Amino acid sequence: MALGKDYEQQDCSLARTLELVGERWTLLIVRDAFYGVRRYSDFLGHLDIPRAVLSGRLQTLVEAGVLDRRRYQESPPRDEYVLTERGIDLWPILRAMSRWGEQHVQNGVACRIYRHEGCGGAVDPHGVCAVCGAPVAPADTEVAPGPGANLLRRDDPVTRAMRRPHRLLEPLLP
Amino acid sequence: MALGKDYEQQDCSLARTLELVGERWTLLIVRDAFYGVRRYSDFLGHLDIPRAVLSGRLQTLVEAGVLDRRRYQESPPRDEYVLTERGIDLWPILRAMSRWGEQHVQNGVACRIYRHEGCGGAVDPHGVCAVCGAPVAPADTEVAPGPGANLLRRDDPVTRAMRRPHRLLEPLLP
DNA sequence: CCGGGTCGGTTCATTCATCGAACCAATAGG
DNA sequence: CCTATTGGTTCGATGAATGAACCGACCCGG
Repeated sequence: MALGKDYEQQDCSLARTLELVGERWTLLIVRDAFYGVRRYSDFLGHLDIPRAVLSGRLQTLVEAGVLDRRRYQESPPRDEYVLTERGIDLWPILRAMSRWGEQHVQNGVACRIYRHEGCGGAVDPHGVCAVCGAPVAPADTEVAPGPGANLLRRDDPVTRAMRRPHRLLEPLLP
Repeated sequence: MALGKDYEQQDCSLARTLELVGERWTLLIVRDAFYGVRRYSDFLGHLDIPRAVLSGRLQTLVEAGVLDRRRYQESPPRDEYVLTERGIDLWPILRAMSRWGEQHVQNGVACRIYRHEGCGGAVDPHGVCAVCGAPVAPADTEVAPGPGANLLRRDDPVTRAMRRPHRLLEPLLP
């Protein structure tokens, strides 16, 4: 995008957040991380993002403490990018944005629905379970395709895996 | 930013929202509109944004139905930009982002606080009043500088007006 | 040990967006 | 007539995004 710059020191907190996650692609990368995407090649294949941009964004997010980069096998050495607690706290932002798009761009048709794992209740936009009334953490949330899902639009491993219900933050691919 | 492009047709609603409000500066413009900024020159003076970018963004937001451009005097002809209902629905996104920055960049120190006009209770991140428990619409919310406010950083009409408590959406300047 | 393939990058030339200063038109006020 | 204000547009310079090519480390099969 877009920022990373000073962004005028005004509305402290909003501007500070935008400097970190306001750049083009960044929030889509974070969203994929919630879906359980962890590897460079999977982000790449799912987002159609230039490699240089992906590398840069991942590095920025790691430096900001939103993602943790960790080695998951030694030979050949392979790292994966996993959301930290700080990254998981971005969930309300993603939910608020999805909801707005759903209401105002897609005429109220959801392309993904979120359920409270176990209890099975729908999770409302504030993250509260409609059945048991408890706030639902991302880790206890199940995503599934909704009525507006366009299942044919893309065909990559991540898209295919997302056709089945899946718990947030769990690794999506082997 | 950043977008405006196709943005891969994947996560329908999030990507659609980002295409509209994900570009650099856009969300800061919308935030200012919530604060009651309505005129071109006030946005300009407060944000330190290039004029061409401001013109472009305002036009995009009007076309998207987020802002309404309306004539408020005939001679000389002057227009103001006011949030529509669709624009007001962006408030949860701004609140979620401010909150994240407050918690994770500013160590929990708020630079602005929000109160339920009338009842006076603090408004929590979900938009619920801590005193009366009711959901608080932006129009019933009062903004005031918080403990982390840096009142000296800038000096323009908007910044000066924001030093006093003010109701959201009400015109900030004469 | 050689050849081919995969993964996770970097490099680089082109294109596009942002920046900031200058310019401009309409109008008001003196 | 002269000057100031508002709300823009235009334009050259800079910086970021794009996409294709390249690369090094390592695995596997033969």
